Amino acid sequence: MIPVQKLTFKQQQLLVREAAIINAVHGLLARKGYDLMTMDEVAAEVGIAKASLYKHFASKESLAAAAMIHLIENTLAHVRALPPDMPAIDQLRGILRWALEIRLQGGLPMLPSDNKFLRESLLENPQYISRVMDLNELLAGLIEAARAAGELHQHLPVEVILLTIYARSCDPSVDYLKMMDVHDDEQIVEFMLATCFGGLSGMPQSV
Amino acid sequence: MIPVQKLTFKQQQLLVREAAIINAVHGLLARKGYDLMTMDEVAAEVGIAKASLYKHFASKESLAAAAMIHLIENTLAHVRALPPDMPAIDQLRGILRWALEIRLQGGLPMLPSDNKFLRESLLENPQYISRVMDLNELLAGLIEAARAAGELHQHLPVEVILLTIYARSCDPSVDYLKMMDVHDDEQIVEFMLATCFGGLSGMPQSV
DNA sequence: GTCTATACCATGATAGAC
DNA sequence: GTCTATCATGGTATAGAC
Repeated sequence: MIPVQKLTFKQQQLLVREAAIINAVHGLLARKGYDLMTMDEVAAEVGIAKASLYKHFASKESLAAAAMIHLIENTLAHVRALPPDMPAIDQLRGILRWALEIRLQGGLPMLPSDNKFLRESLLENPQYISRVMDLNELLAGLIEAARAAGELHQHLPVEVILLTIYARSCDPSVDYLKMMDVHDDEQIVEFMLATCFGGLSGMPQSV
Repeated sequence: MIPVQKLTFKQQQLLVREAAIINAVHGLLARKGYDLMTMDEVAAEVGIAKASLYKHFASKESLAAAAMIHLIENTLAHVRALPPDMPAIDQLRGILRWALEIRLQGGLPMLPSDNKFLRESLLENPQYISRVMDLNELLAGLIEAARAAGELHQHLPVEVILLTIYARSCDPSVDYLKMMDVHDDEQIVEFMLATCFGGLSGMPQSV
């Protein structure tokens, strides 16, 4: 970590601008997806020339990667900030609720479900992978705790439960339900939580 | 319907070729997705020139639409062929199992989760929509029957259950589980069925 | 490091001969 | 209706001046 006072004004300006770029990318990625997002649009939204973009990020791919890394870091911070004395199952439900609420407000899902190229390039990005592994570890710990407490299915492997929670954060049902416009956002979140944890078959969960 | 004997040899040949085209598109769509599938590839896989492709289908969009319509018709046929005396919940589980097995063997999911453009263009295609509505009606009937039999959550709206089943057929968890390569296809299907109907929280279903 | 202008390429679509 | 050859568009990336 570089001490703050050692940052020149120019360096700070650079960081601010890069933050603005990532912010714009985050919004465009959520609205249009990776393929339909063009570098022209990014430049226009930030208010700089396209060539300047390439001074900050080497490619469209690395730009998207930076945005996804930022997203994972946000998620990590949120998970770490949860009260440790809260029951693990409630923490897990809370994390999914939080992710779904962000997505319904126009944010990105945790799992990159968008584009195969992007997915593969991210899987080769060590920065991204290391953060995803951190998050995986945290969540796996919660899953094991909740399962030990009898709150999760005893015979499902941890990785299946973990993947299921990730997958719910990018579930297309949310888009279609929103499109149908008969339930409000809060109800949609409750439906997703109910179907994810309770399942379709019953188990009288709160809904 | 045109009587078979009225079809000239040329007309039959045309139908065979179009079937071959749709077949190739089906495979490419499943392997690469809509965006990454190019018309050059389609032509190459069928073994005809690209320009010939455009004699059969006006655009890439209409080509994909034809493949998706074909897929829905397959699904409709499968659902209609189910024994009517089977309990509704078993029919629903069987449909999802069937869809997942096809997908694991390299087929397409029922729900077009691939591309926003494609999704929107399909929603404006009356042929596609009418078949989807037929399928929706069939499945909604099964869902209502299963719910009346106490086999499905009483407080979830039919459309939520319907969307959830569709969404499971294109769940990215399947890809990631397959990628991890620690469970075989059959196990993956069972996990998906367990998490879909039983949920993560327990409800001692078969797994 | 920012800009304008442009190279370069992939790809959807078409012309025109046979 | 099939082919070869070509066009047109749009989008990533870069050159070069300031």
